[in-house]
Amino acid sequence: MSRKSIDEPRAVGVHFDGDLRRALVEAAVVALDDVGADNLSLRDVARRSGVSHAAPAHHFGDKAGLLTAVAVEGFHLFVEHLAHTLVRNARRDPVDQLAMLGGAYAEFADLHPGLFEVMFRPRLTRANDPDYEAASANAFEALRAHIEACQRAGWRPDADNRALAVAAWALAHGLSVLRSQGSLARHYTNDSLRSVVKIGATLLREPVSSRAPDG
Amino acid sequence: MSRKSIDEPRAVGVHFDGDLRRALVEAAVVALDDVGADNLSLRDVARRSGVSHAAPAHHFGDKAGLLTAVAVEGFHLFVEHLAHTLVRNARRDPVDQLAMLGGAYAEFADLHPGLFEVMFRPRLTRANDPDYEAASANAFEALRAHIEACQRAGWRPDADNRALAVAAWALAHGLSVLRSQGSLARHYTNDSLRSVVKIGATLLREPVSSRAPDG
DNA sequence: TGTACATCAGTGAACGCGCGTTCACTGATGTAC
DNA sequence: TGTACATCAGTGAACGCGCGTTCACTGATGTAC
Repeated sequence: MSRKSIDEPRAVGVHFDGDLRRALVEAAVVALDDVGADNLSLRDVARRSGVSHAAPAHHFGDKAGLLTAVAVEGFHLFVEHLAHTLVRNARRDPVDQLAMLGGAYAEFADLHPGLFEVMFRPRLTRANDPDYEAASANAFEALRAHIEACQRAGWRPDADNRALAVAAWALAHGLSVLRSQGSLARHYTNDSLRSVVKIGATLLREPVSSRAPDG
Repeated sequence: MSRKSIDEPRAVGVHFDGDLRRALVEAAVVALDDVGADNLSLRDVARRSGVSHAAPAHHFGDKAGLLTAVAVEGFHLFVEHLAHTLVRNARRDPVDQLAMLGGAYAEFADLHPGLFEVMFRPRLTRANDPDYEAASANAFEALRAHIEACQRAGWRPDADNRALAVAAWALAHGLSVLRSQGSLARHYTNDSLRSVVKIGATLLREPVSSRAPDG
């Protein structure tokens, strides 16, 4: 009996122990960072999860279904990552924190390049999926709210809140994408995270001189 | 004889009239914007050019070779597009022009979404190719030089020139990417080009209030 | 406690697909003599 | 003007590949009685 319980291979047809859906999503996250969004296949994910290649279809319908669940998970991890950054820097002033959020953004893209790609390429996913929409909106809202805090603290109080949020988002996103593709390093030797944060802060905070007369 | 010259189909084995290499690149540019970088195949490009599917290999070796040539062409078109923008706005002050360059950047991403993608995803190409490096460096240099002009005109004269260039680049790139993926529209209703330029200008130029005391 | 039945997660074989790449070839063109 | 030869762009058949999806199935589990 003991021998049997030790040697017994995973029996054919036996149900996956626990939550295969979750296991597949997690395997996909790992696979994405391994092989990149372009090379991810359902069959690879199934392989990594130790199930037959047809199993994912049961839970997600098709590839877009899996990627949608993956993107949702990605946004959760992402928001968590940003929140941790705020907690770690709770005593700083909001604009400093904003710069650090930018750094955390780029850091996340570093840690999870494939996942990051899936999150921000809605064509790979079912972009109308309510969970996806909620997760994505949740991330934006966190940023927007923080910008509001910055404005309350005196940073560009008269600018449109959402426009500022979009601008800050774009700045962080652009730095992250260019950095993770290696494009930044091509033209800017010091593309470390620290340096990138500093670059962002330049635009956020550097005092603006009076405009030169035109012509 | 006249009949013959009119009806004569492209004879088997006849050399392509003129420059097949160039024709293939141009077909690829069109195909990219049609089907996206992910779905581009050598066979499709060959089909569009009216040659056998093995023909591209002759000129580019492999897929990465074709995409590299495509990216180079993309950077040329890109720089041309930006230069036209400057010419059309020659009488404006440099910082206004900078904002318009940002708009032109996003506009290019709009016009050529697939091409844009290939240009900025060096993993698809042979990123060490000297032509690619030169074309990419040329684009960055144009931006950097314009930033220098802005600084000479009194805009953030004390900031590091390359850091400013990287920041402006990232801002424009982020806006363009998010917009072309449809992510921006998800959280910001008015994602027109004009609106995006304004958003960029917000960060570039909006006066900064004095910092609020911390806590 | 036992039986009959429904549910459903996962299997594994099979499908058709388009792809990138290889390769022996054809035939047009240019060059040397 | 004619002949022999080298070059080389493009052909078309063939290859092996991994893929997403479908589908009849198996067998474990839960439920009703």
